[in-house]
Amino acid sequence: MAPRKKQAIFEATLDLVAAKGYDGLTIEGVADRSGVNKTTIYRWWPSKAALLGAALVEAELLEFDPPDTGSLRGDLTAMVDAIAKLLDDPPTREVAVAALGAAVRHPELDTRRFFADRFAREQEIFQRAVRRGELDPATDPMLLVDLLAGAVWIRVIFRDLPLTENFARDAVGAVLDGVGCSSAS
Amino acid sequence: MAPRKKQAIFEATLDLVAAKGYDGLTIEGVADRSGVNKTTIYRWWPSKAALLGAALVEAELLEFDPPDTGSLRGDLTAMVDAIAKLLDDPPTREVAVAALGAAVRHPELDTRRFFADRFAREQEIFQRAVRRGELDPATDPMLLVDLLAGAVWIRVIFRDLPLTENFARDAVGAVLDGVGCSSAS
Amino acid sequence: MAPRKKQAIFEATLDLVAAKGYDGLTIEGVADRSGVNKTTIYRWWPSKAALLGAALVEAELLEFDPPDTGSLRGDLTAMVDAIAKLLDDPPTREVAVAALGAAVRHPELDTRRFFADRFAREQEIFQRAVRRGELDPATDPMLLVDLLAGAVWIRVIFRDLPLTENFARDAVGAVLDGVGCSSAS
Amino acid sequence: MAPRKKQAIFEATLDLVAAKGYDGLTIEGVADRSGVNKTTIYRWWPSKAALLGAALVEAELLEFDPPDTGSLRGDLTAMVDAIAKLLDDPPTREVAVAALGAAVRHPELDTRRFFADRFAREQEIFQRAVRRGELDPATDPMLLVDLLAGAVWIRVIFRDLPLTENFARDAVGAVLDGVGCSSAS
DNA sequence: GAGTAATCGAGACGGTACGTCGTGTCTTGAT
DNA sequence: ATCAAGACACGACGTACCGTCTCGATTACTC
Repeated sequence: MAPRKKQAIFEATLDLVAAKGYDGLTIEGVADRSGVNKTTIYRWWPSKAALLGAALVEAELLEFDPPDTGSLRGDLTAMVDAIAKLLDDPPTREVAVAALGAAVRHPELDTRRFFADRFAREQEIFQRAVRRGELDPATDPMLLVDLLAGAVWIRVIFRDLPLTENFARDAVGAVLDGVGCSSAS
Repeated sequence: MAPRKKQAIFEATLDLVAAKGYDGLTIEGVADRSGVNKTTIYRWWPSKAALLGAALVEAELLEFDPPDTGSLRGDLTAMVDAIAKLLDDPPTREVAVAALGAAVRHPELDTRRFFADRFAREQEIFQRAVRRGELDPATDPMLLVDLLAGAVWIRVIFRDLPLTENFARDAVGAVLDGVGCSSAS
Repeated sequence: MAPRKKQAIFEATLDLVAAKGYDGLTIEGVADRSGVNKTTIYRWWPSKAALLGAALVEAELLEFDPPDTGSLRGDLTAMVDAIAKLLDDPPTREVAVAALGAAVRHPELDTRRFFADRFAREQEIFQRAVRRGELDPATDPMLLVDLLAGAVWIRVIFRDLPLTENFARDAVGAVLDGVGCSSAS
Repeated sequence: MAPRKKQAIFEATLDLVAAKGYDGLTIEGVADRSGVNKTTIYRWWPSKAALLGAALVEAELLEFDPPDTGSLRGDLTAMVDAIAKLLDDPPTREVAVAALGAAVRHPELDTRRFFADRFAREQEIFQRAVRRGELDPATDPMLLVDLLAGAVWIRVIFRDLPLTENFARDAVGAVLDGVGCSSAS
């Protein structure tokens, strides 16, 4: 179910993708760097995308510990900061972007896995908030997460703009309090 | 400043990217399909990403007319729906995803251009809202756009989930009114 | 001294070589077809050529019964016809050609074995002819065999030409009677 | 109709086939040795066999000048000696054997070409002999050639035996004078 | 009938070469 | 000035077999 040098292969995969991006990631390169033969990699993963997917799932690189600051606002802010950090630091940024590229372009790759996994763990934040009475149980937590995470992706990756110091605070403020639109229905 | 068959080249580029994704888009394929020699393409665009970028800028495919419904809420909802439609329809979805892939992986490509262009036109919505007194002039409009647009991307592309019927309404509601957090600062 | 499924292996070997030629013969293919593991074959024969060699030696396919027609001329004609038949019929032709290819290209394979074996049995023909007084005992029988067998190979395999009806008769006539050269020494 | 470094490619091909036999001849090896890229070779020849075939046709290696000694017997003896020399000398032997292997195993390769070409030039010998009155015009010259050439191949290559000193004389004697069979029809 | 070889199947592995595709460069000659 | 045509070096692709290796599982002979 796994090649003998799985760890070396995954490390090489992530190193290369971090260094050269998704296009610069080649099976041959991974084989070279991990001291394994090309055919061994093909024996276990059918494509570059699948290999990267497997490496990401096993990697602690994209791991995520849901913050627990005592308040929903604090937790969400911490979450936004964590995503921002992930997408700002060169090594993880490249990996995250590559993951996106791979996921988006290869339907055979279960792109949902990354996000579903992560979202499952984020649920805690909202469960605690509901328990504390901070959040209406009817609220859809995924909407909040998507609004916030999406904003970071758009700003940092799509727009390639740096985040302002209080981006996290403002964004969380917007989704929790609204921006104050006079025509509230 | 432009090859003689520019239109044919751009059409071929977008057709191919829609049909086979970013990876399936090749310079040779474009040359074939547009009846142009490979060298001609290289003479004008340095890379696949640059070609795609140019094609996208000229294309009406991703064009965008800022909605004017009379209210900020209505305009934003329409905007979210427009983005959702773009990312849901097979032809434009593929192109958008490819554009993302290209932008994200090629720093030489001015990814900001797409989004800056678009955002410039979205500004109208907020200017009108401010004029109507619906929106605090101090509000950062880009934050609103990023929250909403990001949520659609995350949900549709990253998570590969269909949008619910009232996604646009709920999302706009959240950013305008907040979700009702008891610990509002 | 021999694997348990030797017969199945040899059959598979000859089937494959007949069907796909020497290059199309692979150890893995033989293993598959004979229901044996690849390692088992390697345990017993060091190479494709050795395996084919062993299969040929054991096979009745290339077997040969020296004809006995009562006259040297008749025997030789029958021998030529037998060789011609071997090299003309699709199944044995392929095998013979493959054997040649293998033998010729693998010194470790005792190519002499096939021909020495065969020649030993052909000796009978000449011994009988000498006993009958048809043939000068000083004549080198191997020369006769080589002239005749070689002519068939050249014509059928090298030149890829069909044999004429009376090729055997003419060839035997030539070596027994000469072609009538006025300058006989 | 021909790559720019055709000569280098052919040289490398023949060198390699002489050094390592037909199986040791690889397209990649030829590419390396001739300073050409692998794809260039594939552009011009569809297979190893085709490449070798082309190299042989252009090579002077297997070239042949029909001898003219003044008598048919002398010419034929010289021809046999020439073939023997070709098949005995290590460099040409390997090439000849490889050519045989290639020709024999690849129907797409026009094996007849080598032999037909050669035979066309051998015709001279017989035309002269007929003019001199040495040879019955009704005699089939191809039969003589095949008998003699075949005998050399069988003895030297198939049997892997060295030729005796007077092999050529004896063989020519046999086909011209017959071996003296008492039952001559 | 148990014990001990010999034999085998399964399958991972490093490796070589395959034949193909696309890249981006170059030159030549036509328009 | 722009282009088509096309040869080319190059890098990587994904595949097929090679021959080797370990590990248990079967045989099948021997005592």
